[in-house]
Amino acid sequence: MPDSPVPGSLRLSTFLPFRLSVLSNAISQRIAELYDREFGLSIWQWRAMAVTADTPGISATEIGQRTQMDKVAVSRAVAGLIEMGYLERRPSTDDARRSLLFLTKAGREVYDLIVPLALSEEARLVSALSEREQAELARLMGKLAGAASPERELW
Amino acid sequence: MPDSPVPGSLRLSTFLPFRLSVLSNAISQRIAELYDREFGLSIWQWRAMAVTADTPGISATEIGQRTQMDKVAVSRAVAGLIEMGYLERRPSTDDARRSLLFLTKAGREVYDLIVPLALSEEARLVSALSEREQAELARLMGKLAGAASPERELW
DNA sequence: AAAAGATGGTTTCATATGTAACTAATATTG
DNA sequence: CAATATTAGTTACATATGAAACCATCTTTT
Repeated sequence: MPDSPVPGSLRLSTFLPFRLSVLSNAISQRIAELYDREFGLSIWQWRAMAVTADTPGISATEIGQRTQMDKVAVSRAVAGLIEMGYLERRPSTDDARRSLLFLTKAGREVYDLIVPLALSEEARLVSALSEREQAELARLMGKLAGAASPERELW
Repeated sequence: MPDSPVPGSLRLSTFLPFRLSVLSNAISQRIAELYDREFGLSIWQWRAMAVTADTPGISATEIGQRTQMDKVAVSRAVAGLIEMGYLERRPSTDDARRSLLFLTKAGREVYDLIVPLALSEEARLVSALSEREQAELARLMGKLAGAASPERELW
């Protein structure tokens, strides 16, 4: 049990924000390879695609809320996806500022290819934990999220 | 227990990589305010400072290993800290490529101010969890880190 | 001990990202 | 129903970040 060599100091390797950040980055990195290398999608594009697949006709603002992306990031991700032919934008009939977003056929095909890859990589990761541990982790993360962002719901 | 409205899709809000990323960002954000707003330090600078406080005479490469920063980020963080007068660089006697890094008096003073703030914010966060839960979370994160990066040790 | 390779660290350049300003449309107020 | 404020989304600009090239030194090979 190694103590800090210098008194009054903070050991980064046991500091929760640091550990979380490193862990999260390591995992995101791995998953990102799946859709970046194979399909040229950024993490933001992947997230926008995922919520659009989940909720066809979603608006850009809603995408932002669901993914915790700011509106500029959403705008750029959506623009990229449209350019790649994966997303289609249709004007909203009841609000001309808004547009409704849908996956194109090509987009749906790509999405359908990515999902099993992403899920199996996730499964591979959490397979280091038992069922009980997985549930426990999810629960603890939820509590932590509540403490970290009492204002807005994180998910 | 709401299922996906669309079959064959992946619900982002229950996808571990996404949840971890959002949680980690929310927490880092909060902590970053402590040293950014008050002392003008970036997260990279804060991390470099922390490991230098922990291990005086550390080299830039070692900082990179301990903080998971790439060498460019380390170089920039260190340069910034030196410019602010918080870090001092001394040439290594046995290897002229390397330099040894130390906190200056001013750097130590800032560090000593930040540590209790950071620790108390961490404490505030994890106070949402019981002692047992905190230990469990740390343990689960460790297992996950092993699965995510078997190659290099994360901490 | 010269040549080739590896290592520590910085600089350059191209891209990503965030903030603020902006446009267009809708909602609210007097 | 005009004036004002708000909202949806994009654009512009300034800064952050990462990959690769680079320089200096050290290590290894022959």
